[in-house]
Amino acid sequence: MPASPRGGQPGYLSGLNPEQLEAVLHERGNLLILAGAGSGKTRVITTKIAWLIRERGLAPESILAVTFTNKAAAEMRDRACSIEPSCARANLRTFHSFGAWFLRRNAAAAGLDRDFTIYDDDDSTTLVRAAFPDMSRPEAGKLASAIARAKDYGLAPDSPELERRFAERDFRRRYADYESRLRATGNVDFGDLISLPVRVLDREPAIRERTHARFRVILVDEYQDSNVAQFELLKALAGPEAYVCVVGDDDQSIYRFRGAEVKNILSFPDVFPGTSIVKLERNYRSYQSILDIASSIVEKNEGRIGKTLRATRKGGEKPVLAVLRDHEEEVAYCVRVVDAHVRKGGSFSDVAILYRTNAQSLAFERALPSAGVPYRLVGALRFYEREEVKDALAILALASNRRDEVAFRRVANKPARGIGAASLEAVIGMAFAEGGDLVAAAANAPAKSAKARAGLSSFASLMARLSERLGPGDEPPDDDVPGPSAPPAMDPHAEKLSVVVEYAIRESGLLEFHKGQDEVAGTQKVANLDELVNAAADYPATRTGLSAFLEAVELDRAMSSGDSGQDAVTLITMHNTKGLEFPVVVIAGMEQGLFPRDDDGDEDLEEQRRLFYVALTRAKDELHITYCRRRLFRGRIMDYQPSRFLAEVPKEMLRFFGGKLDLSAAEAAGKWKTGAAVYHDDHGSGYVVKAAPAGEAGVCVTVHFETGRTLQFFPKFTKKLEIISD
DNA sequence: CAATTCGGGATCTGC
DNA sequence: TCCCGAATTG
Repeated sequence: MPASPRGGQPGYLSGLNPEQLEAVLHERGNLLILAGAGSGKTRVITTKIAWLIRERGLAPESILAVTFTNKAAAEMRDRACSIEPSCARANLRTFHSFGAWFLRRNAAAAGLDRDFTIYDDDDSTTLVRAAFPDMSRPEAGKLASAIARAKDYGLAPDSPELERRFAERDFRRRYADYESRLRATGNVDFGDLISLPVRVLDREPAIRERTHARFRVILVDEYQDSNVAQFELLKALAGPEAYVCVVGDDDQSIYRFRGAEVKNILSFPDVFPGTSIVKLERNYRSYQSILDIASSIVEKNEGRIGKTLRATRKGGEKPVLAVLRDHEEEVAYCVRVVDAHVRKGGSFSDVAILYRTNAQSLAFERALPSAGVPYRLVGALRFYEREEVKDALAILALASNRRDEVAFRRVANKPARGIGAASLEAVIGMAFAEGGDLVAAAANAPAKSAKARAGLSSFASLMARLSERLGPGDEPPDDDVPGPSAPPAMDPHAEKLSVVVEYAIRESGLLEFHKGQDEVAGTQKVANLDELVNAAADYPATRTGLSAFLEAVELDRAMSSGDSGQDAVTLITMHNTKGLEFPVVVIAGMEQGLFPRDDDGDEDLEEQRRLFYVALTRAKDELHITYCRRRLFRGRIMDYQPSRFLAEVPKEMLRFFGGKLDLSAAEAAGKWKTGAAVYHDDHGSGYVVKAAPAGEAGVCVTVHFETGRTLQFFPKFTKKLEIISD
């Protein structure tokens, strides 16, 4: 066992506060760490991993640590390795990357080919449309996301509970049809990366025991974002001897809309017996004046455990609420904040402008350059989602797996090869009848026209040449070296995959096609294709290399965009700021109807509050909140009332810029809580269904009465409606 | 089968 | 206002 300084603790433990130390040193039973924003949770997890290896002699391979984002996984890996280099051998991944690793390792048991590729939401929608040709694109998208949600809840097509949550007509049958179509491609969707491992672990005792024997310690970060399926995977992975430690903050759960269950964190101690709980409430990031505002917001939520953040940094000024005429003044105000900061010796990259919707970035993008403020836009249009990138990837995916119907549909006739809808369906139908090989079907299909025949055979020949360049399937990688989701070790003399990718893009005609698009529309498609080629340079030109490359691209979507590292202001949505911090933060667009939206229900409203809480707690030193009286919305100038969230902040916590704010309307909206019992002189008893600020009219309250009628009222103008109880 | 016009809808979005 | 998808037309 590694030595620690005599009579004391190892140096890397010094500097931890008592709660953090308790969390690191805890080792009996299981552990739930409730970690507030900025409380040093990543430090606790990484230190704990290093401590387990160094002081407890645990093999790095027996540790599994999962996060939700690649960024978080990379950071955890870096920080853990800087304390203890052998952490590189621990399994530190995202949930989905772990699922992919597990399924490739146990492909046969899962009924998959080991070269499977992963379908994203868009691909799932394509598959739905293939299964149900009569559906419109939006309908197919809705069904695809309902299916994804069902998988998030761990519900299979034969699950008895399916109807309880998914009331759509015929949902069970459609879900089942989608599943069989998906299985025929040999590929998986994102949900499968979680649910298939659960199934394998349940059904295969040998795999279950091997897995339990391997992972002695399982850690989960951002646990409040886990969904039911991930909870099931955690239970399936944890053997009787395993130590499970989860870290989360119920106040920062902002992904309910895609299946995240705060219940997972609340019921953790019941499911994992002997659980200790440690709360981290010391905040190392922000001044108390910022935390006070954040607390005043999140306190309004009912479904929470309850924590109080205390700042360790003393000082700091009161945050500013800027009341502005319109979105143009908002930009000008932000420029002033940036200038003032830079004049004090700060840099542009210290400042972040946060907003609710991506559309809001436009005003800033237009105005900041002329004001001499460089900016960096985060996460708007992602690299992998671009048309040209998806086209190129589809060719590669088909080369990797010739049963990939989605990829085939995408690129068989792109650029146009004279293969129309009829020919396409004929080829796919034939492939289905003969084991699924679409390339073989394309080569042999009895095409209707000579043109289609020629197109199909040239496409088939392209795929054949690509296959040849990739060579035969080589030996499976040694998966007992878990490593990061890194490229397989590469012989420096081996051909690089980038050569094959370049070949595919050129020979398929996609390069010419998109070059033409660039000239017509002034886009950057060819440059993006070049970037994709570069990204493939780290992989060998083999089937395994290709499959690893496709997985990395699919699972690490933050990939590239190029422009990092320069000194620029960050423009970012509130969702995207999770885990980040900035010395100076501006939260823009605090208008009712924009944030929160008027039609949000109660639970959505609580989630929006948590989102506001996340945004507020990104600020280290300086916080500005802006409200515009008027704003351009879909090309129209509209009047807006202040967000009801502003009324939830005690006024004395804020400095006002541009005049005091009349918050009476927003306050009134807060008073008429959804569900509150009311009495109306003419209509009798009822309850509030909805309360929304309504401009000059104050607040508009929708009431459902015992008589069965639902009516709207403006309390500002009627005295007949009164609140009986909340 | 490809090009053009027309109309509806428009949040956030991990992997 | 603007963008994407579907329908219509050549």
